[in-house]
Parts: sequence; structure tokens; C-alpha cells
Amino acid sequence: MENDLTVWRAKADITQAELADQVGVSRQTINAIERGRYDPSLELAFELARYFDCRIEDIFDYEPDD
Amino acid sequence: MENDLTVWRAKADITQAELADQVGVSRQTINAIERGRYDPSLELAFELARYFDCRIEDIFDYEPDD
DNA sequence: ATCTCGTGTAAAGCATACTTTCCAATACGT
DNA sequence: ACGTATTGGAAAGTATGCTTTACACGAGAT
Repeated sequence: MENDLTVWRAKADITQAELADQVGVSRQTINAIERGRYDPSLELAFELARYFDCRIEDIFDYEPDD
Repeated sequence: MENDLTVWRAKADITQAELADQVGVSRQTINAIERGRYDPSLELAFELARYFDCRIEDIFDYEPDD
């Protein structure tokens, strides 16, 4: 799963820590997602889409491999 | 988080076992999600939306409580 | 040179998602 | 009455998401 979180955050001109605070997770969680270490939970994906006023699919790109 | 998975599955006229097979998880996982025992991962949410040809937001309804 | 800010990363621990195996209950067809 | 199909759920284990604490690095400002 790929994501454009870094781009969305840059457009909003906020830091990882600020975004983390806005969506209710730790800074490390935002960092880990931006760096592709793991995918967010569905709940966090909803929170991020809500914060950026977009759809989950606008931030996250899922490409099945079957 | 609420979901309409049971309704979508009924419309598609398939069993929990068949849906589980289609999206690559166990039948118990589909059952647990329908019964609201836990939310799916983002990846599984994408798979379900893909199977039903709809958006994640069409199946899952997230209502923040802050 | 020092301070602050933003980011990357690691370790340990907790919470949640998911698995396999198994059993119970209901409904339906024979 | 019996077999099969579908659903609900329990128990134990593995994998993943997330937290806290802590440290390192680079860039910019003083």
C-alpha cells in the first residue's frame, strides 16, 4: 500500500507532530506511515481523510497483487 | 465504527464463507466484522470495497466522538 | 559554538486484527 | 430422523498497529 501522506501534509504546511496531534496518534505513528513501515488502521485512515477533507482513496493507494 | 457489510453481502447473495474467500480472509473474520467485534484493517477494507465495487465509505461509517 | 526544530529510528510493551480448530444452534431438504 | 448449509462464537496463538521513552542527525537562527 502506497500513500501520499507526506504530500498532503506538505500542502497543509504542518509538521508530523502537529498532524499526529490533530488525528489523535503519536508522532512516530505518522512518521511510520509516511515512511511505509506499516499501514494505518481503518479508523486512523478515516481520521486522516477527515483532516485533509478528502477520501481515503485520495491518500492511500491499494494495489492488490493477485 | 458501523458497517453495512451484511447488507452488501445480502445484495450480492453470497455467504460469509464465499466473501471471505473472495477477499482473502477467514470466514470468522467476516463474521466478526459484520457483528461489530472489530474493524477490518485498511487493506481488508480496500478489498471489500473492491469486491463490491464501491467506496470504503459506502460500507463503513466512521463517526468521530470528539 | 550552541540552541531549537523537524525528522528518522530503536526497544519494550499493550491493543487490536486475524488465524486455526472446534462446537452449538437454526433452518432446510430428503 | 438424518444430513447439509449457514451463522455465531470460544480459545489460543501469531501478526500488526500504536504508545512511550529515548537518542541521533541535519538545518537554520542566534
